[in-house]
Amino acid sequence: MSELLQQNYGFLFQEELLKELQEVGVYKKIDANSTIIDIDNYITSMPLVLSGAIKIMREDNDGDELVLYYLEVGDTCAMTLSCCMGQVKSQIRAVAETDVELLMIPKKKMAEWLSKYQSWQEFVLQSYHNRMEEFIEAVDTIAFLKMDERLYKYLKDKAMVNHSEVIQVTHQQIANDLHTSRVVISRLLKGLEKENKIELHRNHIKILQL
Amino acid sequence: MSELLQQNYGFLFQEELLKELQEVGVYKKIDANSTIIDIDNYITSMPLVLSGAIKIMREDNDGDELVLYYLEVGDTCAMTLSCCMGQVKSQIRAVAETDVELLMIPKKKMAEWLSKYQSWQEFVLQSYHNRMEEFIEAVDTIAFLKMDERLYKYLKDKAMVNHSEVIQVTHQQIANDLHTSRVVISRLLKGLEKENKIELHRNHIKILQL
DNA sequence: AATGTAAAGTAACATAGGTTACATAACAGA
DNA sequence: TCTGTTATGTAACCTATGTTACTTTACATT
Repeated sequence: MSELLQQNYGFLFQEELLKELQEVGVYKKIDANSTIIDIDNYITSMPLVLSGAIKIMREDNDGDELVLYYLEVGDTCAMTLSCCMGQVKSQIRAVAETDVELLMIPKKKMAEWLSKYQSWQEFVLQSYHNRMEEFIEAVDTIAFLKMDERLYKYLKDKAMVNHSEVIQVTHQQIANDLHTSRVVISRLLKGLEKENKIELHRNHIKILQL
Repeated sequence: MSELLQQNYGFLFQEELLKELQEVGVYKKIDANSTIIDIDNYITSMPLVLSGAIKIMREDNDGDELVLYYLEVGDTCAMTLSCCMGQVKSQIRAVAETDVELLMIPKKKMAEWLSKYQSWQEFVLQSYHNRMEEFIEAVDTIAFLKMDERLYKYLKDKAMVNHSEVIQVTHQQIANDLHTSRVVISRLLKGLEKENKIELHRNHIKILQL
């Protein structure tokens, strides 16, 4: 664990803070596809991603969901951040996209370090900034792109965070993530295949020209 | 100016910080409908809203735009915040929805106060949190609502920030704000009128049952 | 009052995306 | 190999939204 911490956060934080992180942080290993945080969960600690990727999604009252963005190594969850500050419920769901290793930082320390360590303060603010940018990209995607473009972007993004040009997913799962129906996805996927952008197989899709 | 500052921010900040705000903050009065910040502008100061409301919008490469949310008294712009930190270009456009009074805080002070004043640090983090919530609401709206629902929400939100049940706007302007076409808006407005939710007039709309 | 202009109304049509219903293919396990 | 199950393919249809084209209305200016 301390190697991953050193490797991914070492250049950000000073010695003393890294030591504290190791002391108070709780190491957690999570299997792919399990839910890490759900909507309306109370948040009491903030996760630093040591390895793997996390899918962040939003769900409306009718249970329709939508993928917003992914967290990767070196990221933290800004919603968690602000939930920690304000004792508020989570407004998003976080699901392990791959196997994930986390370092959980207790709420109390998080706030304490903001005053104590300049580098921590910068990290937190930078994280907020990054998450705002992800949100803008998410808005752009759903507001300005047509479904076939969204689909292709989705496939490329997913390939990216999984470090593989083959993604394990069914058409139904894609439809859930993009908040549309399976038939629509099958139709558009077939179109992408005809354009030689992807190869379709049962339970997996290969992205060509990455 | 100092009355507005005291009134809207007095309960947030300690005496000393309020004094500094008055000393270094530059008072700015902006007419309704003028652009305060545009996409790709470099940001060198951060605005505290003293009075009025600001419309925050996003535009894609083809020039299609979309309203994201409004800033009101007591708010600050989180994008500006993070742009200030990182010397980055703005990704959003800010347009005065009403006449607006601002207190512009230079970038340098902003960062300095983060370490110096606990209350400033809390304000900045709270602002980020508020803006994240606005983004989530924006995503919900465009992803999960149909156009007639979005339109009705738009009208109510606009009435809210303008403190008036009559809003001065043409169908074309609404279409631009919602990233759709004028004909669609006229059609849906007519529908809302038939449901007795609004009254249509040339250049203005009255919202009933607020 | 006559006229010009921008706003709003509306019909007719085009298209993307959602829905239903069913057929076929891939794979797992007996 | 046979069989059941899940994934995928696909046609036919439906609906919301976008587009084009034109008319009518409100209002300001002369």
